[in-house]
Amino acid sequence: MSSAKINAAIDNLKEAGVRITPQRHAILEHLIQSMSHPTADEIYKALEGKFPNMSVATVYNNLRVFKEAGLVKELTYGDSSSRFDCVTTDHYHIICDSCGKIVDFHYPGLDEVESLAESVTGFEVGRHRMEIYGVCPDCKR
Amino acid sequence: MSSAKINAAIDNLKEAGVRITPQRHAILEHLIQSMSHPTADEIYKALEGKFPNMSVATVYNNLRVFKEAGLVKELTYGDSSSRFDCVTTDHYHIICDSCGKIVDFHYPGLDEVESLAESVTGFEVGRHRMEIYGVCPDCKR
DNA sequence: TATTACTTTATAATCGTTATAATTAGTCTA
DNA sequence: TAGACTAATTATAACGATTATAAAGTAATA
Ligand SMILES: [Mn+2]
Ligand SMILES: [Mn+2]
Ligand SMILES: [Zn+2]
Ligand SMILES: [Zn+2]
Repeated sequence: MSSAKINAAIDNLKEAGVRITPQRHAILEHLIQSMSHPTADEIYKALEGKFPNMSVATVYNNLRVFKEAGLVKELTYGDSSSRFDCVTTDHYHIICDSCGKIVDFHYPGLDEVESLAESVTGFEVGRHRMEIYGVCPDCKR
Repeated sequence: MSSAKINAAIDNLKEAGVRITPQRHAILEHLIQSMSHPTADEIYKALEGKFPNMSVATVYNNLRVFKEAGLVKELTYGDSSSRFDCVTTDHYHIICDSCGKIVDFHYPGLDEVESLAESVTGFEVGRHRMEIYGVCPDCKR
């Protein structure tokens, strides 16, 4: 049940001293219930029925607050706008070149790549990023 | 010798029916000789001594032309501007979180990840993207 | 209640990039 | 070589995503 996850997220914020405003609650709820990776603008549009006066800056501001609290991760892409993921456990994404759909995808450890890179380059490795691109089943038709 | 690479690139463009203008030659030369991954603006600034009237649009236009000819690859990042790589053979990058330095890094095939993703998600996989982030030797001090 | 800090809103600004239209420069043909 | 055609460059405006600013509203605190 996603309401449990919402409550957990809210408790998390409260402990960090973040006020739970109606806007914050709604943004968080939308993120968790949508089960997707929405953009700030998608969240903004999804909530404009309930909050006709909400500013898009509020969406951005609060996504930043949630990020700092470790509740969401930002997925950045070169061309278009960032997407936000409320699943913060490690996973990768596979993205459809045709329709843009993003699907979660679990794969254990690319630790090997990290350690090889470390020994070859002398960097102290902190993290990595990986995505796979292709055509989703729907778009293959 | 990088002049050989420049000549090869120019021949490549000529065969594709692309005119070699002084600006194009200079952008290409800078890309190849810099041995780095410059942004469009860095190229623009590097050439403003030689071409005081060159428009930044010319840099972008020609980087697109080179991309379409397969001579350069664009590296996109969420926050900041694209970088351009004239090494088009497969390789990954490791990026310093502290100074932004980008270092090439070779690693054979993440084919396994691709095929697993394919079988798990039903996507038809085309390509993937991976980068490693950390702190470079210079910044470790 | 008065004070204070935080939050939201509306709006302007910023940045990287692309579109537009006018000008310039190559290329081709007579 | 002149004239015609085409492509490339330039200057500038427009764009979209995001951030900054300042004013107004709201909640916590004393
Ligand atoms: Mn995800
Ligand atoms: Mn490279
Ligand atoms: Zn699709
Ligand atoms: Zn560094």
